[in-house]
Amino acid sequence: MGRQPCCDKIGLKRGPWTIEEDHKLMNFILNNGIQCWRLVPKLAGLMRCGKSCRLRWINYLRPDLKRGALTEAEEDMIIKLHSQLGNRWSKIAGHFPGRTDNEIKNHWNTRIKKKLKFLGIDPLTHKPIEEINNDEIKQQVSEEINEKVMPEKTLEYTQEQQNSTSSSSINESNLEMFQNSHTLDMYYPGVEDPFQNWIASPIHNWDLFDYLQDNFL
DNA sequence: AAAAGTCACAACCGCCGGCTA
DNA sequence: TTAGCCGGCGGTTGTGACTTT
Repeated sequence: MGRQPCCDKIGLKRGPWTIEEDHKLMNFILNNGIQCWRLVPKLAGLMRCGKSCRLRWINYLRPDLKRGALTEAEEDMIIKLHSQLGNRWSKIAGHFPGRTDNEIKNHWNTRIKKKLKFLGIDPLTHKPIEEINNDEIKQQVSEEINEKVMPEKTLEYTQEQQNSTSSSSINESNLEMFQNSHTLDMYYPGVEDPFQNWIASPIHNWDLFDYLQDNFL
């Protein structure tokens, strides 16, 4: 017969992790390391399944995680790697020490896909959308991006679009517009430094690790 | 001021290949 | 040999924060 199941799922806690659970998991792993995820929750005193503990550690608690928004250079690298590897997020994440596959996947789905569509590039094939020859969809995408991602540019772009006669000039103007406005402020308007805000939040305070070492280790 | 809509991301689900009892 | 677990992966969903109406 095979091994024992990793968890029976009965009576196990689900949903967002509490600070107390994070403390327990961190404390256990930093003291004992990881031998078997199935045993981690039991030994750490957590009502979670091993899989959930593994995910929490890898995506959130690992001390070597790189925090903060992905840079433009990182985004460009992700796009390049995605064109070669497709949706192999773990392979892509392997090129970014301290970044997780989940983080890169989320960033792709929420930001980069929109960025590529805005530039007239199909995020699946990495080919120009005009090659797909569907101007109607392209029009919808441009409108959607202007409204949702760059609302301050909507009027300006609409006027440009009306003046434009060639479909390729839409992409060129998009590219220029994007290059001129692609700053952190575009995504986090009014926030001086979202990374610093994130660090300063009580849940994400990395003084926690010093605290843990001082008080638990 | 409150309801509705939107967004970002943490967490879960289910599948797969490799491993093991 | 093989049934079934483990760890890893990618897709999807849930939820809290924020924005718009």
